[in-house]
Amino acid sequence: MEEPRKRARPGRAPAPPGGRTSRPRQAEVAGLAGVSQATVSLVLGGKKQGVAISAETRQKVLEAAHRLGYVPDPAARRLAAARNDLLGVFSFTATFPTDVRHSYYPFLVGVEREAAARGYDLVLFTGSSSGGAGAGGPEALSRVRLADGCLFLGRHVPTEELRRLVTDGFPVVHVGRRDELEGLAWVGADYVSASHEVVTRLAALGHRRLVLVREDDEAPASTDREHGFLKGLESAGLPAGPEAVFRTAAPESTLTPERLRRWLDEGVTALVAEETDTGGPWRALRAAVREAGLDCPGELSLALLGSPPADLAAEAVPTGFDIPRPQLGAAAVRLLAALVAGEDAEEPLVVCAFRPGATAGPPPHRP
Amino acid sequence: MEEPRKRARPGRAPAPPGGRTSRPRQAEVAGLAGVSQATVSLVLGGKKQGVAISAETRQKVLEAAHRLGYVPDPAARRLAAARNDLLGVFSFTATFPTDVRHSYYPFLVGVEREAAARGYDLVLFTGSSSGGAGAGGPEALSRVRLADGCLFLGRHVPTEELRRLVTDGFPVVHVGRRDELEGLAWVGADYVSASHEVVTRLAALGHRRLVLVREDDEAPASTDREHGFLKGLESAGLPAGPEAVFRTAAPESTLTPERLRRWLDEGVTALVAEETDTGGPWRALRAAVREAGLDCPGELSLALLGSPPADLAAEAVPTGFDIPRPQLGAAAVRLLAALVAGEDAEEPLVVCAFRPGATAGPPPHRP
DNA sequence: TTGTACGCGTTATCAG
DNA sequence: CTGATAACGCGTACAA
Repeated sequence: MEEPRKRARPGRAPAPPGGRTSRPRQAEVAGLAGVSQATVSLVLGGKKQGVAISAETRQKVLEAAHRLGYVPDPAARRLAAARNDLLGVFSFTATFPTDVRHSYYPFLVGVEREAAARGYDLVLFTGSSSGGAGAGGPEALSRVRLADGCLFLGRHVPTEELRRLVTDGFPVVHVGRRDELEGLAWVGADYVSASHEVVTRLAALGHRRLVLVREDDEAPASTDREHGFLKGLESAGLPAGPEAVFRTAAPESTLTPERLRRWLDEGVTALVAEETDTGGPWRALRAAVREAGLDCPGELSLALLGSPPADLAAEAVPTGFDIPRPQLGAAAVRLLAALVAGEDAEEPLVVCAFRPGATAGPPPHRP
Repeated sequence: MEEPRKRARPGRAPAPPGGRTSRPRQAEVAGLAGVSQATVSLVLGGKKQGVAISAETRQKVLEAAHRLGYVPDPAARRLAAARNDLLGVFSFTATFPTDVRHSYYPFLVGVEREAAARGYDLVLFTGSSSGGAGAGGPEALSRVRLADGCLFLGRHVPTEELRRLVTDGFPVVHVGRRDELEGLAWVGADYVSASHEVVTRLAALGHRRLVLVREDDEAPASTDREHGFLKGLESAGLPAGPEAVFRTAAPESTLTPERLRRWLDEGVTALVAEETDTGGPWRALRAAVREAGLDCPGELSLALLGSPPADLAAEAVPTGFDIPRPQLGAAAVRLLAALVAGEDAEEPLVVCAFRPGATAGPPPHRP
């Protein structure tokens, strides 16, 4: 007696309206190939070790799978304690922000390339929205467990939710240094070294008094830059007191042409801005220099610890460094892949290349 | 006698590396609350359907769930629900091209927003990927079956593979008109109407002889623009013969300043370029005008049927129309969601807004 | 070498 | 209103 191969689902939700044929399952492949479902699993699962399958059977299975367009169900794979070759990408803000100033795009370029190279597909968890799946509940982050592991972008990822994933042993990589959460893996740009080098270069040009302009928060990216900046000053034997750092919550209003002139009068010959999401400090700096009618780099050298905002791309290339965002993305994927495979973490810092630019030169001669 | 709550998994794969503690399951919540697992599912599932739960029981369950820190397993949930709330996005080229000229970004903005609003997550497939998951062969397209449905980007999606998906009843939406494949759902911009309107506006400015510069292929996006262009000429009572369309396979070599001058001599006062991936025609047009030393729009009006390439964004805004890419992405998701739900298709065309720009004005007086 | 039996954590039905 | 029970699709010891 043959069992009915395809009895109607007993008492379950009705088949999808529209008479759609459902995704083929291993059982159907098995039927078509004349083998058992387990055999199909063995063949398609690509398990190299131990079990051997006759070439003939394997061929039949592969053929049937192809004919049916079989593709494994990722949820079922996960559930069966296997892997589904899916890596998650979760950003608390939109992954594709409309505000292009602050875009993950270059980063995603690297993520996609590296993931593809390693045979992973990417799942974008739309966590930002207020819609159905992404509703703000504590379960919002939990959806990522569908994937083998997940990348987190942005500084606003809720710590508690993240901690839960980490303590559960779910492979997680945060993009950007994040030390407050014990055991959280992260990758980041080496802002310290890069900022250090910028100062070194400026010093080599002859600058003796530099000021760093930064926003007034405690983001790791900011403190790292300041740290590197100060270390750079020390290495060059330059004054690294508190007056070398200008903190402001509102660069555009406090960074006036007058402020600029005062610095010049005090002997400052180079100003260094940190990069932020909005490009605030750099924007303000450029504006102030313009208003003050100063020649850059003739009368004053400028440097930017990062890349300029997209809308300022047409201006003179700032001296500073480039964050290799694609490489950063690739590094994040490599680390995540390592975690998924149960391997150990690798170097989390990627180095930033110095960018000579055109906004810094020798300091002016001052009598 | 109590059953051992947590017997070691019988003969299964060793626990994930890192000795991770397994999360509580509904069964454990049930145990703590003194109810059955099914009851837990009912309470936590929030299904209002028919069944009512005593306030007391509900409370107990919620409390237990909270105490244990229960979070549902998305894999199990999606497996049981026979859907995974995943929409695929497949692009034959990289989804995040390094060549920014031709970028899906604005489109993805809309896709992400709409998908999030509807509770879908996104799976990114890369046709070009060479890794284990995405071997470049003809199987590449088959991977998308992992999702509930899939969006296809780019004109190079292989027809045969697509047909296979369509005939299998797998929900597919192609972005860009695509009529040669019976039954394939698509969304696209209404190039015909938009191009028509551009011509109408130029005619209203006083132009009487226009020429369309387009590439020499048969992409629907190109033929639609030509169609609208010609219809626009007819509506305005202007000559719409074959001399009104200039086809070129390599615009930069054939669109010479001399060609331009000849058109002017023939009485042409406005040139219209189609938008392409590379921006070729528009690029060539601008270059030729510059080389010819012509004043635009003083001596010659230009229009672009679409948006300028990113690297030309700094130049004068071209008269023409904007393709509302985010809306297009949103429309694609809406359509796909409808197909997944077994509903009927909606209007596939999104309208493009006219962009006045600065490259068109009244024609010069010619004696 | 291949088939059988079971479990992963949920959801949904049906009998108490 | 609640508790068994049967899938969902797949991976994997273990028996055949």
